[in-house]
Amino acid sequence: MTSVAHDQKLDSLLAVAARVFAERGYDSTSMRDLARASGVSLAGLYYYVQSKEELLFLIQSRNFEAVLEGMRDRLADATDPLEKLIRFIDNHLDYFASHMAEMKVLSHEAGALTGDYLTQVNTTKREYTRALMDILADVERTHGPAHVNRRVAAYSLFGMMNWIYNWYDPFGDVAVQALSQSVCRLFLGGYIGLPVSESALPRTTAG
Amino acid sequence: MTSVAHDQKLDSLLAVAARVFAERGYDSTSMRDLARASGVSLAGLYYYVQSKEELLFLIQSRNFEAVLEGMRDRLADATDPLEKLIRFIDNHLDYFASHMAEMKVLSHEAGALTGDYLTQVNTTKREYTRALMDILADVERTHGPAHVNRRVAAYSLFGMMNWIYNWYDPFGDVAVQALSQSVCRLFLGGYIGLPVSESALPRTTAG
DNA sequence: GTTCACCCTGAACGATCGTTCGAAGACGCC
DNA sequence: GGCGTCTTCGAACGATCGTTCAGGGTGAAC
Repeated sequence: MTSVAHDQKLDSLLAVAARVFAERGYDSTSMRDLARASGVSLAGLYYYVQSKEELLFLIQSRNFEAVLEGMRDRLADATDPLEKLIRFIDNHLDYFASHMAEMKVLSHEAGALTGDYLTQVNTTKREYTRALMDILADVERTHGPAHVNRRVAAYSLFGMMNWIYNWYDPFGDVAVQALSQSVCRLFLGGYIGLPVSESALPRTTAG
Repeated sequence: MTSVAHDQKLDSLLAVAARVFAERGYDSTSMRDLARASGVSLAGLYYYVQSKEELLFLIQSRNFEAVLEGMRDRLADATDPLEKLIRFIDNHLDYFASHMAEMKVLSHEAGALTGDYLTQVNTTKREYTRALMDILADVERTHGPAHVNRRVAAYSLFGMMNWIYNWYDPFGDVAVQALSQSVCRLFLGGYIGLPVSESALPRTTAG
């Protein structure tokens, strides 16, 4: 049925597709481009995938689920709402920086999916957004009233974090930890007027 | 040569194109789609425009120039660096909210241009980014050291502001002024730890 | 040695793409 | 009426798109 070799080949196809989609954009990437980039014949792609849109869907859903799962793991043993928020941001940027191509495709080609594909990804998106909103509500309970509307704050934070595919270079002179610290400081300082101390900021998370 | 009627027709074509590009995306919008949406024949479009890419270029460059010009106007009589920054944000969001389709095309289809078109828009983009960086440098001089790296802060602010095409509804329950105030509070609170007082925040700018 | 499921391919399908071309209305000016 | 310029159009061009299909290897199972 689903052999290991088959799954591995599909994974590598998804990796190639994510890279090309990120470079050229989903719509202007042809299946022939992907065939060339992956070394598989044009028809051979359709042995592993039903359609071009399924390729996009698999990239988006798998990586989004990974972000969601990573968040749940990191939040599992967090008690302080503020720490939860910091870990939420840290998880998001960590995954983003180590999967730039995939996350660019997830952020930038959100509107390219249709039908059930779109519905399913949107469900995950709603769940993820809800998780952040709940954390923000907790933060407000324990650290006084927020300075801005919660929904505006949530989407502003997503904007800060998801925009990085437009400028951030994970191999440049700003390390991921520094980026994460900066975003935490920026957001927390404005949201609840809290100067974030060094100790509270996220650090390198091994593994 | 360039009659008024001609220019007006081109303007309306650009408005239609911006709307459709924002809805369906540049790449998956066909010239036939634009012909249908504008009531002009397919061949008729090419009387006003040399190519599909020129349509995208005109939308991006004209609106970007408008944002740039609006910023220069609003900054002309500002002395305090903090006030400059607030006006910069206010101008950006004001224009964004009143030209959502055009600005979505500008933000989202930035990578769709090529050659000289791309070079020209990128020149404007660099100028605009430089303006913000200069303001931030001024703010740091007059309001103490920043809490985060200036370049990271600048792009985070652009992220907050440009991401709004993904969620913001200008006709919803969050007015543009409220949005602008929120972004100012969020950014300034985190950037220099300054709680922004009501009086310092932007208000409705008539005209 | 035959069978069979799995993996992959060249060639083609119909559809749609951006763009062009020659010509025909519209309209003021002589 | 005739002329020239500005607008607009139907029809077609070659290219490229996503997808399909019939078939050829391959290697383990019997």
